[in-house]
Amino acid sequence: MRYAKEHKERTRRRILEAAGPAFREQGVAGVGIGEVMGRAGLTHGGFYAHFDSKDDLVAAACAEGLAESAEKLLSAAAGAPPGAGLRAVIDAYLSRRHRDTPADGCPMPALAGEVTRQPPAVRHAFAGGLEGYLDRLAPLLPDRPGADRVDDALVLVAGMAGAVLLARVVDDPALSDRILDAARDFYGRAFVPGEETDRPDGSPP
Amino acid sequence: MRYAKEHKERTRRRILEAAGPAFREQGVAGVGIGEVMGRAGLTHGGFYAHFDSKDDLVAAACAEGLAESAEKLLSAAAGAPPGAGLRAVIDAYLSRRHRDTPADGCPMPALAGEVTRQPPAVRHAFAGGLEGYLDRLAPLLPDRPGADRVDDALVLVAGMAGAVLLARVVDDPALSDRILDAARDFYGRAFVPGEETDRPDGSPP
DNA sequence: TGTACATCAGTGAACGCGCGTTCACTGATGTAC
DNA sequence: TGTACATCAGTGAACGCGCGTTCACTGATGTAC
Repeated sequence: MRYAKEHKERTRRRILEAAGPAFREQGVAGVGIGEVMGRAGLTHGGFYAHFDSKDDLVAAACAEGLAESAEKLLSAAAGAPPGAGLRAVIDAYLSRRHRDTPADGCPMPALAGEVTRQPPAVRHAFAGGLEGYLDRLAPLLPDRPGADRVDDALVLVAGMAGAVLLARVVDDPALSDRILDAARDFYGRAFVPGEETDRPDGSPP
Repeated sequence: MRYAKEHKERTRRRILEAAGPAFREQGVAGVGIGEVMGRAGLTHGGFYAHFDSKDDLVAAACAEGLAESAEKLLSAAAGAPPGAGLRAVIDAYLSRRHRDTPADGCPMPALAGEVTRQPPAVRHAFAGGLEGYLDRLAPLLPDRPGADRVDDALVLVAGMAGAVLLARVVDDPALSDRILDAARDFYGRAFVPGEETDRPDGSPP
């Protein structure tokens, strides 16, 4: 063997880690093989030694991006004071920073629309990543009487993804902020224990 | 004047009405000028007599599509029994039919992600359409103590758009249905008067 | 009423461009002796 | 330790294709006489 056995594997990872942020920022259609390879410090021709096709890369980048995004949320929850984990997750997801830096963010608001029209293998990878995402997030949700925790996680994730999606498309900064603020408030009241009551001024009970 | 004055205007409308469903179904990047003109019964060369550019068409199709989608929801509300307007809106938006026929549906789950990366004029048209959408929907929402009706409308619209977005991308039909069902249930309890209580079996109070 | 005409909505060939993919090659690498 | 070699990760020219846009044209139309 001419090269260390991990050499090729590391290059593949480098390509994958260049592709994820690029796709999330500029869309799948907006990023060519040449750009991805350039970001990875390579030239376009070598791409097919690591991936079968662009679709293959897109599928891998979706799975990777969703896993990474879920992991980030979990560590935000882990870094919060006891009992404040879910609040930290909601605040992080619905932050201006997340809205303004899609490259570092969740693939759902950035890519789900486009992935709907991708080949089945890409959709399947995305859907698998989404299931993993939910599995990791659901344990953070409280037991609500008459509600299912996974259903709650579905609603929360879909609601937050929709809010970031709309906050990004709106070109009026005030309205964009308002979308995030309203959603942060609303989902806190809906899911975070201790925030259920109607105290608009935030005073303690 | 060689042609009746409304002739050209009607052709423009025909192009616009061919473009909207095509974009929502296949994405902006997935639909060329040739396809739009073909759907309108014309050839591609004539396009630039009616629109300055593809972007110009995309902007017009977004505004038109959002206005049309809001109108559909309002007439669903108007056709419902008294007091059931909001329930009808939620049921229509989160229906399997809406998920399965993006061409006839709301531009938000179908196009918002892509529009985020379009030129400012396109984003502006989309954002304007979104504001009109909210203005029309907000009056259907009840007064909730300590809540703002427009904030509620923002949260509801973003949440429903996110649910349809994820329901479309997921390739497991059971999970896709579950996303819609959970959201329909949740937003009903959150916003529809009379559904606030915790009666999972649906029995009357 | 009938005909010649000016208009302009719509046609279709052509353009330059960037894309995904292929392939003959090159040159850095670890190995064998 | 030093050198010749076999390997294969990475290079870059080339391909076919579809896109948005342009432009010289054509032919259906309502008007003028």
